[in-house]
Amino acid sequence: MASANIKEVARYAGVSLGTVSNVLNRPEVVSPTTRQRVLDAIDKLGYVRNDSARQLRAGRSRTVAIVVLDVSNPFFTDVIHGAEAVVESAGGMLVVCNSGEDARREHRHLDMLEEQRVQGLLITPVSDGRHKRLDAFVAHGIPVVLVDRGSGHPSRCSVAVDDVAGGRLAADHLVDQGHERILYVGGPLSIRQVADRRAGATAALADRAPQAELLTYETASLSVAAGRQAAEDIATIPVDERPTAVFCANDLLALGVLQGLTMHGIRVPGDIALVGYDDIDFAAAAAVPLSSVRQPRAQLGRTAAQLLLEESLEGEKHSHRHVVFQPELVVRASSDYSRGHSG
Amino acid sequence: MASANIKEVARYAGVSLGTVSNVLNRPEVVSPTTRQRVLDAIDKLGYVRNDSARQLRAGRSRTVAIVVLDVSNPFFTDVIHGAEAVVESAGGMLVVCNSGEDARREHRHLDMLEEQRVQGLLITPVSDGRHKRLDAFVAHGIPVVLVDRGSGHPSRCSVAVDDVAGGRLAADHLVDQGHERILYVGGPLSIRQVADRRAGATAALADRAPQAELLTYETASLSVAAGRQAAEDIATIPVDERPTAVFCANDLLALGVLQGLTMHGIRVPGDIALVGYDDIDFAAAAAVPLSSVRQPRAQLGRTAAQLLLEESLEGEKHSHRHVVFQPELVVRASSDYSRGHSG
DNA sequence: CCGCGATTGTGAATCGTTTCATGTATTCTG
DNA sequence: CAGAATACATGAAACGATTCACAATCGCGG
Repeated sequence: MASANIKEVARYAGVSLGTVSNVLNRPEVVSPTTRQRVLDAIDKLGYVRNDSARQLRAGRSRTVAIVVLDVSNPFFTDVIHGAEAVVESAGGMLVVCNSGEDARREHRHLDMLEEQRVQGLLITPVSDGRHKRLDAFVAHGIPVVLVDRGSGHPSRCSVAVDDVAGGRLAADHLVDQGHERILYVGGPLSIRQVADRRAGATAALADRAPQAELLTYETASLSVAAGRQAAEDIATIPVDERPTAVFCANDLLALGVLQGLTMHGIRVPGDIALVGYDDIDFAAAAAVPLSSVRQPRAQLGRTAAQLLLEESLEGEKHSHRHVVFQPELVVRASSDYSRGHSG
Repeated sequence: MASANIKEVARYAGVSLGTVSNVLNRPEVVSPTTRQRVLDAIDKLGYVRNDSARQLRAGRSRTVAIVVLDVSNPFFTDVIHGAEAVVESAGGMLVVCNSGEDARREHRHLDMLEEQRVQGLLITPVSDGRHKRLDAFVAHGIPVVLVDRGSGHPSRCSVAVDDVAGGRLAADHLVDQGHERILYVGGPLSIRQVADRRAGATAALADRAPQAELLTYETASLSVAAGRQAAEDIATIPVDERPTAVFCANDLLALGVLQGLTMHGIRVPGDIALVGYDDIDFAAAAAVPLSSVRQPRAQLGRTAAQLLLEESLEGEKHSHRHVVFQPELVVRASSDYSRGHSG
C-alpha cells in the first residue's frame, strides 16, 4: 500500500542506496547500464520520492507560497498568474493561500507555511503597519516579498503600483471632463491603497481645480455588494446636491455602483460619470463600459517572484529592492460625456 | 539563523526530547510546571515545528490540495471557498494549484503533490477519460475526489452538478420564449460539461420542439475572448439565417458574446436572446443582465472536501459516493423578450 | 516502612532521503 | 608495467520529530 522507498528500489536493482540517490539527483555520475537498471526498478515498483524526507535533509523546500486577500478578486488572480509563470519556470511550485482579509486566517496560514519551511513568501498582508509576524520569516532565512503593501520596508523587497499616481490620473480625467463635485467611494480607509488613491485624487483637485470638491463615502469592503449599497445611498441625495462623478477604489465597487445607479434610473455617464480602478476583464463588458485605472497585474506577480528567487539565491548579500510600477488610465464610456450620449 | 530544533528546546528547558514532544502533542500528560518551562523555552528560542520531519515520521500530511482548471474563473473560486471552509475547520490547510487547463502543468502539479504525500486531492482533471494518473494516488492511499468530472468512477468519490439537466433548463426556457433556431456556443467539446450541457439542450428540443434547430459553435476555450470571437462570427451570418437565441456553455463566453454582439449593433435580447451558465457575480452586472444556469458552487466544494475527509478517516472500509447536485435557472433581461423591451 | 499503582519523564529507534569519505576496478601515461 | 588518474559504487551519518518501552518518583494503605 505505502509507496516503496529508496531502499527497496536499491535492493530490487541490486545496487546501493547511494546509487539510487545518484540516479535521481546526479544521473551523470552513474554508468548508463546501472542507471537504466535503477530506472527500471523505480518504474516497476512505482517508486515516488518522499518530499518530506528530502526536505528534511535539504533543510528547505522548493515551494513558494503566495498569500492573497481574496482569491476571487481578479486583481489577485492575475498577480498569481504572473508569479506562477516565474516560479514554475524556475522549477518550483507556487501554492496559493487565501486569507480572505481575515487576520486570523492569515496568521494560521503563516504558521503552517513557516512550519513547512517554504522557500519564500509573497504576501499582501491583511493589515498595514509593521507586519511583525513576517520578521520571523526573515529571521529564519525565508525571504518575504510584499505585494502592493509597505514599500520601503528595510528588511524585505516589495513590489507595488503607485496608487497616489493612480488616484491623480482618475481625478485629473474627471476634472478635464468638467466635474467639480466628485465622490470617492472606497473602504475601509485603513487599507493603504484605498487611502492612497483618495490622496492622489485630493492632490489632483488641489492642483488643478481648487474650487472642486472631493467627497468620501467609506465602504465596509471592496465588493460589488458594497458598491450597490453605496449607489442606494447616493440615490437618496437630492439631485442638485449629488456628485456629478464617482471615482471608486476598485472595479468591483464601480460595477456595483453602476448597477445600483442604473436601477434607480440614474444614467451613467449622463447623470453621473464613473471611474473604477484595476481594469478587470469585466470592466469592459459592463452595462456601460467602465473607465478604469489599469495596473500591471501580471507584471507585479512576475517581478515579485523574481525578486524572491533572487533573494533566495543571493542569500546574505542580497540588498532589498522596492519596485514601483506606474498605473495607466483607460477611458471608456462610463466617464466620457460625449461617448455616453453618442454611443 | 536556522530555526532552533526540539533538542535545543529540551536542553534549554532542562528536560528530555520526549517531554518537549509531549508538550506539543499531548500537553495533558505533562505536569503544569514542566509544561510551562517548556513553553517558555519554545517562546524564548522562537522554536517552530519542522513539518517535514513531522510528516516524515507520521507518514502523511494535513494538507489537502485542490487542482483547478483556472483560478481566475469565479466558478472555481467559489468551489475553493467551500472546500476551504471545511478543510480549515477540520484543522487542515488547503493549497490551491492551477492547471490552467494544461495537461502538462496538471501533471507536474500531481507529481509534486504525490511527492508531498498530501492528505487528499480534490481535482477537476484537464482531460476527461479514465484519469489513469489518479490511480497512483489511490494506490498509495491518498483519497481523490473528482470535482465536476467523471461521476460514477468506482474507485473514487465525486461531486458534480447535473449538466444535462442544466442544458435542458436553458433550452426549455428558450423554447418557451418561442425560439426555434438556437446556437450553442462552447468548447472544447471534449470537456464533459460542455458536451453534457449541449446534450441536455438537444434533448430538450427533441422533447418539446421537434421542429426547432440546435446549431453548435465550438470555441477553443471558455473565456470572454473566445465569446467575443464567436460574436464576430455570428455577426457575419446573414440576418435571416442567424440564430435567434444563443446558449453559452459558461458566463464568461456569454459576456464575451454579449459584448461582441453589442459592438455589431445586434441587440440582446431584441435580436438575439442570450443564456449563460454558472451565474457568476458579474452575470447580473453585465450590460444586459444575463440569464444563467446557477450551480451550487460553494456547496460543491464543501461536499467534495467532506467526502475527502470522510474517506481519509474511514480508510479501507470507505465506500465511494457520487453526489450530484441540481442546477437552477435564473432568468434575467438577456433572454426575456418582454423585459428587454420594457426595461 | 514496605509495596503497589499512578504519575511523570527519559532516550533509543525510526521515518526516507542526501551527502561524503572511502573503496575498488578500470584506463591512461611515460 | 608501475603509478597515477579516472570512473563508479558503497554505506554510515545526519536531518528533526514522534513513539514507546522503560525508569524514576511520589502517595498511600496496611
